[in-house]
Amino acid sequence: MGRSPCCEKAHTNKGAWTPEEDARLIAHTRAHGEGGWRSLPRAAGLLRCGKSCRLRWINYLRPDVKRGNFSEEEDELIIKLHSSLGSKWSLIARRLPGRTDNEIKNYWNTYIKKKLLKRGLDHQFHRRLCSPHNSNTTHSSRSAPEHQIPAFQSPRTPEIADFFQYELSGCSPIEPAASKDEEHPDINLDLCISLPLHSTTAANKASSVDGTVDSKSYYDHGVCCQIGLQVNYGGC
DNA sequence: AAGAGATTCAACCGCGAGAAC
DNA sequence: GGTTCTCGCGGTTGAATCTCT
Repeated sequence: MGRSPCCEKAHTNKGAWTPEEDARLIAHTRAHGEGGWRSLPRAAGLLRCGKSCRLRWINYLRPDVKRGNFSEEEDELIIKLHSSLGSKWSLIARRLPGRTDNEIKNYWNTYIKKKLLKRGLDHQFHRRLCSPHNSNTTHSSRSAPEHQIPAFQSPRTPEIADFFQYELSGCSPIEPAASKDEEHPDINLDLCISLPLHSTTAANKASSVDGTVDSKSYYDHGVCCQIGLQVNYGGC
């Protein structure tokens, strides 16, 4: 048995969207609002899968989508957020107004990975590579054996304090690297989390059994878990 | 100028989670 | 409480474009 297909594949278009299809989707979404993706294609007269419509709207047609190059500040913010959240592109995108998860994911894979490697940092774990010839640390996630994955892989870390020490140094505790000032003396990357004083129950709810905190849970429960980041240039 | 290889990025796929029934 | 439906997410693909030789 299994899951029923999300749409009638035989009667759906695939591939690049035409201007006519875009216009239909925009008109329908303006008239009826976002959502109801499953029934939208038929209602809007589109021969598309509902998932395809949703993706097209969210990534390209939504009026608040920001197109164009990423700024240096956005670069640094993405790197920082990736180091704490991992490949949670949707969470990262929520902190970059106008950017979509797909766009950030593509940008990461095409540009930031290389940028980090240029700096001598592992793009996956944000730790300093031992040497440019150390193939272990440059393996992609597909080829890296489980036992080679360092302790800090997931955003959930056993010790919050250690987590932030790690974060601010930008490298593995075992293998201390130059301070951030040495690499980017003009950038002030101050990372802080502030928990709402009045939301202890929700905070408890969002804590896992072992006492670590799931940032997504905070977000989803409407609790304000703020990761504040300052990217300052010119010593401001 | 042309072909090959590399890069980019829009779109697709499969799965998990939560809601609805 | 179990099943089905819907949405959203992350990983992957492949056509288009760019760069190199």
